[in-house]
Amino acid sequence: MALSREAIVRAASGILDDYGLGDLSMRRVADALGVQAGALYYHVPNKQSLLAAVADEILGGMVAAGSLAQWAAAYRRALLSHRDGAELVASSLAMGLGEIDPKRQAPLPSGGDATVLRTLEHFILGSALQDQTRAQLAALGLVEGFDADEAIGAFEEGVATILRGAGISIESMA
Amino acid sequence: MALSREAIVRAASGILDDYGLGDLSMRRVADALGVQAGALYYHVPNKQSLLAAVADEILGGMVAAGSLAQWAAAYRRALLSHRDGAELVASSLAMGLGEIDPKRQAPLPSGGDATVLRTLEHFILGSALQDQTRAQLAALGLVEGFDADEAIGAFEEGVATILRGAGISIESMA
DNA sequence: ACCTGAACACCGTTCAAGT
DNA sequence: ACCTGAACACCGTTCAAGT
Repeated sequence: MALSREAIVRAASGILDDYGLGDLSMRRVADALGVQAGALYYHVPNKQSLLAAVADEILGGMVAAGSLAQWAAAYRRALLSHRDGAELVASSLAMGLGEIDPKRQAPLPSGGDATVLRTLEHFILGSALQDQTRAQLAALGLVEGFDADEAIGAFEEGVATILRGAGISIESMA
Repeated sequence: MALSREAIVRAASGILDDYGLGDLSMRRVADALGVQAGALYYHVPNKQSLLAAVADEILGGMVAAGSLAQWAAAYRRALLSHRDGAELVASSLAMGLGEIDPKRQAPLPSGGDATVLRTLEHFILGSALQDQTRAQLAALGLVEGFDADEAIGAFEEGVATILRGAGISIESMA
């Protein structure tokens, strides 16, 4: 099997899930593919763009939503579905790398102001960043008492607050 | 002048401002102090705790606020007042390192729900993370057209939306 | 065209040895 | 007690050389 960009992204994604962003190095990706690190640079310009491709894969797993509240929930789930996903996506989005912008799939009510999407997105990213870090620390026993249900509740309350403040009716979270 | 924890934190803070988080290494801090890298470990347990101390310094620069809207603005200003400050503080807070919690200084109206503080904080961190990254990329000419006033406007609108949604009256931003 | 091997300029952290 | 020097096990990236 010849090396390819897709294979490299897939291998990187696997290392992310198994070992985390801190251990996701070009050398480790190369090892997983049975190849020298330098070979990767024939298919990918640098590590940053590889990470952006992994971030795109994470965001590509978002399911379509019928309401803004559902969209927010799907966004959060996508971020939390891969180890360190929130951190990776937040940085990829901030740098403007990557092809996928979740705000484009958001079901903004007709006549709605698009600013609410940015407010929601910042809350979602900040919230997921915090929750994911804490959940991972708790899983390692380095901090006690992270309650996942409580985190979801606080998240939904935050989303509801923002939608209420923007004058958007809150549909069921189905 | 003998090496000390305070001197190390100060040197790290200077390197952060001058070269950014990516170039803030233990070896560089040691160089700035005219000392070997290993010497730092006599005063600081590891890099993570040094970064947390720098994050505390950043948050320590927050001015007192009379309203939640002012508190949010002061929080944002503190994050943006040092290079990569938002990224550094976000990760320090998520890991639960550091001594300073900005939410403790927040003037929550009597009878107000503390959940709004978490919602506000996540928005502030997510928003500052994005704005600071973009501003720094624009300063390097790697991206065009970052409008700082527009970013402030969007931030204040987001804060206003959250406060409105939480049923808190919005005082003047003085 | 695609990959290896080796190098360059770095990392965080540890630790014997010196003072 | 405090610091040096050197090492260990790594990094991202480049590039001549091979096929």
